[in-house]
Amino acid sequence: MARDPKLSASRKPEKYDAILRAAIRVFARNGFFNAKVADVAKEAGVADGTVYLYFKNKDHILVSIFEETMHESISEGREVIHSIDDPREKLKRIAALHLERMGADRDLAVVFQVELRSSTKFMEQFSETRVSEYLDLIRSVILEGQRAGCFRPSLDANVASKVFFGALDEMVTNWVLSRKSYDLRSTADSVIDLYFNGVTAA
Amino acid sequence: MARDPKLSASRKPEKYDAILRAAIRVFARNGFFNAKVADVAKEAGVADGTVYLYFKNKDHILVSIFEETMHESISEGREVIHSIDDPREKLKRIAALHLERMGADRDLAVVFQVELRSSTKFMEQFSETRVSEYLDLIRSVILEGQRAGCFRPSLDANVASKVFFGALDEMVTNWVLSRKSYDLRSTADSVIDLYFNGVTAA
Amino acid sequence: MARDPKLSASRKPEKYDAILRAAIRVFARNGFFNAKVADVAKEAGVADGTVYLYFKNKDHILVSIFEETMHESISEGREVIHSIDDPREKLKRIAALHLERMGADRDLAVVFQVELRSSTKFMEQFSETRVSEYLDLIRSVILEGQRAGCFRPSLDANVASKVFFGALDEMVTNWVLSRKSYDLRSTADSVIDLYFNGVTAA
Amino acid sequence: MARDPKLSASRKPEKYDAILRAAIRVFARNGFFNAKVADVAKEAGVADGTVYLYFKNKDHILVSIFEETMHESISEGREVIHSIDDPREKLKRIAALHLERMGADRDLAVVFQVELRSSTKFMEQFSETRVSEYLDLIRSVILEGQRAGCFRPSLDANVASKVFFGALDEMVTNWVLSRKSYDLRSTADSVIDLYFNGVTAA
DNA sequence: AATGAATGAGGGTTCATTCAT
DNA sequence: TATGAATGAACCCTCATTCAT
Repeated sequence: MARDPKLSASRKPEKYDAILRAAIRVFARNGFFNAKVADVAKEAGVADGTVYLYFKNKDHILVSIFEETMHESISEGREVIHSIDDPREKLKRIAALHLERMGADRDLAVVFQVELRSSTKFMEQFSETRVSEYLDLIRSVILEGQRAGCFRPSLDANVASKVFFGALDEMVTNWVLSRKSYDLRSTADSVIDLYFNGVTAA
Repeated sequence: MARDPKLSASRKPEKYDAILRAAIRVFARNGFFNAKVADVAKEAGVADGTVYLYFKNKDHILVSIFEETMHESISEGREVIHSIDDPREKLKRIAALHLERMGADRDLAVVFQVELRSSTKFMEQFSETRVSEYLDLIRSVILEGQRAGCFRPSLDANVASKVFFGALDEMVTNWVLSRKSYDLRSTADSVIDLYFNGVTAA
Repeated sequence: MARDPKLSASRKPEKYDAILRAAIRVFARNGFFNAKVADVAKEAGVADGTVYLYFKNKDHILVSIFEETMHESISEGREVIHSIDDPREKLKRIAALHLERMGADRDLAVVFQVELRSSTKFMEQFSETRVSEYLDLIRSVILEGQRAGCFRPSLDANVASKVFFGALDEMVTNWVLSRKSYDLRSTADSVIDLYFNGVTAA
Repeated sequence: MARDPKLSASRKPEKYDAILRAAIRVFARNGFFNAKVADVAKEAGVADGTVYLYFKNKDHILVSIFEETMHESISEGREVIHSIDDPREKLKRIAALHLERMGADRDLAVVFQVELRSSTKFMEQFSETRVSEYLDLIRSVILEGQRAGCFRPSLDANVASKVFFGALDEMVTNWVLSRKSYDLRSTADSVIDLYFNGVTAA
């Protein structure tokens, strides 16, 4: 039914999106705990009460931002895995997508790198599900690369996936918090080079 | 022996430490924003008002946890740099210390990995100062290694230091949020191996 | 009839008045500093938070009581000046109105004579504006009387207006603090006689 | 024993006076309710706890300021009454003393005109005792003047004493709250002229 | 007498959430 | 669906007072 599932975050009504986008801006600006639901409503151009027609409560807005974005990220990641053969290219593409996505929307990046880490309550909830999925996706590529002989078989794939994710994550966090303005995407090559070849000189 | 308790030991009065340690436990348990100052006071065994004799306000407790710990970390890091020659060994030691410190106190780790990221307000403040110092310390080792010929000179030392920190940081975050209980320190070798040699097979 | 309650009657919403009247009672009973906003809310039959929909803070409630009442007093005073010719009759009427207004609402009188004097912060603010207006009004009548030849031209009109106001003010304060119950209005004639003719025997 | 009882508010220990004088300054500066006992202690150069060795509580400091000053005022008033014959001169002298006393110590004047009016609780307590004594003293002079034939017998002596006090009181209050700096004492003549002869032209 | 660290009750204010319209 | 006035629970912080030294 939905014409194009990739574009239909809009199986959701128009105001759902408006509130979600407003929340990203407001949370990025004030921080989740300091942001008021009323601020989000005003930014979205709806009444306070309307927010509760689309979201169970304030927490749920944050969760939804996470879910929607991770849903896209993981979908894109899966596409990469299926459309590319070389495991090294897969990792390159995942890194590029990751940094592009965040680099394209600083507010979203702020919410992801800062606000979503706001409490163990959120974090545990997230790690359990979407983040694990994302890490699993990366690990599967590494394992595949090990089987294919292009990644060292001695590596702990579990650690390797976390290091990969941690490297990307730190790049984004630093970019978000940096006062300097630079292009996040263009750091992908350095990260990949380092990840592939290590720091050790030949 | 110590006439003035304020100057003894950690130079801070006994209750200052008690409140700080209590806060680490409480913030780890409930999250910073959900924790009540009254909870911290009760956990420390002092009256609510006493907290304000040692800390300007609730925020300042969190900041102090960060400052005190980073102060130690950076001091230790500096010692490492001066007491060891080989840049590779320096990084190994820094990684080990980092993971040991956090691995030894899960509550502290929770506060560092989760609560301290609670808002851009905190984060920006922190990145500007202590975190930058820590990253600078790592970068100086990498630059030293490049000059010494043991690290690839083509690497962007800036990116390399972030990737190193990001890898460690992600290891800690994962450990903190994991339901499984494992030894954080013992993951150091894998991280270092990966960081040094990359994922690429020979 | 009135479609918009905000524009009807006193132009202020119904609850604004309810809270203001409740505050007069509560402040008179407990004193401004000892009164709790919660007491005012309960007396007004609204929730605590509702008070803050109509008043910026506790101080502002007190200020509003003052402003609303002085607004009326000065308006009435101006009417008197325009509707009466004889300066002596004007002063008589002003005195009568002053004592009637306060004599008709002991709680309001208590707030005016006692609570509003609570701090230089309030007082300075008030003197600067409304009280000065009121004193100016009185002085203008005295000056007019001097020009008309019915008041002694040698008098300092400035002092004379303060003495007039001081006399009325003291009558009200004494009435408010007195344990005896008597009619405040009926003291107006004595005050006026004294003010007009002095104490000196012919 | 006390060498000179007039000067020995110092039958009281030295620190009693120091705290009282400090309190006058602090209450004048911050207002009674906003002033902290700790501020008073610091201004007096004693420890917080020491205040409670000399005063039962914070309220009692304010009461003591009032009592000490009124004690002097009434004593002086009594002396005037006994040392002067002419009732008109007596009133003149009382007015002069009143305005001189307050005009000589603006902080004291602030406390008297503003802070002491802070609550019905205080006011009722005061009116019952010292203020009534002071008003009685004035009334006795007026009655005496009426008997002596120099004041109009038709006047209500009760009202006349309040008007006299109110006139003086308002002069002081206005002086205290005025931004302009002028000599309070020198207004006494105008007030007395007005009080004696009224505003009515001959 | 003097200290000042410690206490803990108390209250102004905020804001997520509800519900009558 | 949409509104936004009303709610009231929750909490940080202050500061008068105490008491061990």
